[in-house]
Amino acid sequence: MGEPPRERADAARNRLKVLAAAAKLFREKGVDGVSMDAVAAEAGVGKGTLFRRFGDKSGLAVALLDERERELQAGILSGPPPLGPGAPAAERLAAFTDAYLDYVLGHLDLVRMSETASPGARYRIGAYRFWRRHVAILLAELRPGCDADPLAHAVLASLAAEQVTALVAEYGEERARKAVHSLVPG
Amino acid sequence: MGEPPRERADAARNRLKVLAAAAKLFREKGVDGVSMDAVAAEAGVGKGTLFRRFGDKSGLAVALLDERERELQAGILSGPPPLGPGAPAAERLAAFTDAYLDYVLGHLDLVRMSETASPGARYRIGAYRFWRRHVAILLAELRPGCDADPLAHAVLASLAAEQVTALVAEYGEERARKAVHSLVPG
DNA sequence: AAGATAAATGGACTATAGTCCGTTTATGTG
DNA sequence: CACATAAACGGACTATAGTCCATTTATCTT
Repeated sequence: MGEPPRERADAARNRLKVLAAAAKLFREKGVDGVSMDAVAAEAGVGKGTLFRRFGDKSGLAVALLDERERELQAGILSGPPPLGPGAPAAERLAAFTDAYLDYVLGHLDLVRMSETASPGARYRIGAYRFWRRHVAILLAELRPGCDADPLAHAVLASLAAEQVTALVAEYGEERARKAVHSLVPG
Repeated sequence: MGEPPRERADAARNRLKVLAAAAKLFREKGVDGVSMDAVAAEAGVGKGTLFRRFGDKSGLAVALLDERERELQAGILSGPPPLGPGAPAAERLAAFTDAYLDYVLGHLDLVRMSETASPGARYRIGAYRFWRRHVAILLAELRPGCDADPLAHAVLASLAAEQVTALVAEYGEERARKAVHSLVPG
């Protein structure tokens, strides 16, 4: 196994330029009102560079969400209960549901962009594996003998950004949260 | 309230031409390998006509699914139990889940196209209201006092084509079906 | 420091969804 | 049947995601 090849200086510089430009434009015009061309132009970078760096639109969204995502993951792995380890499975699952809804609702457009830019994008994101694993472990504890992995998948369906957007738009955040909680086993 | 203005003969003719052309192309090249331009060309019709008639790509998919959708709706409204009226709510819900999965899995690409062509398309389709209403009524019976409408919304999330596609691809149809069943209350 | 190498660059190019509007045509009326 | 009207038509046009590759540049080696 060779060394991990270091990232070239210009590449790193351009990544930062793009992230800054995207954050600025999204703040100013809203996530849905900004094209990839506009991001490239604002960053002073060619389109090819933008796509080489982030793969596609959802990749850019994922990069921008990275920090928030890490916070949530850290809270799950080593934060205080009930989100972190130490609480009973049912409580941890409820806490995760709440925390995840906070995350999604706090960046609705970005998360939606990260999940829907290309078909199946949601399930390919690295973090999705993490959420699903976490939920599966709790479900296995909560319902011994159940087929936890696909069940976790199904549970997470109700937390997809597109789904949450529609739910909140139609019933408001209060009822939406309660509905998701009453669906999640526990 | 005036008469419903009759559809012009050329319009009706073109609708049929487009539906036939789309069905043919989808059969030959797969739903994902056919552009709207190709459909218009095969139908011998202008692009404007195609979009005027069906609104967008998901509208075309909905039109093609119409018959199957009606069958399922008819089975729910007046077919034999447990899908139709007469069985206990829990059984009807399970039967609906199965029947809906049959429908989705039987036309996976088309249903996905109908749901994902534009953001939120799924929830705007007329039939979606029907499914949600049906599930909500059963849930209200099954869990008196619950907030049935948003809960039905959340339940249906696990039946979205995109979701089902990923679930089946990763775990196979057998486990996917069981997972959805064990999530749905009852 | 000069040269070799592989990585990064950027913008022209392609593919495709969806819009617009001047022209054509079906249909009801006198 | 001629005519008026409103509906339907179609294809050029726009917007945008994503690809390709000839050129440039950072980094490593000697």
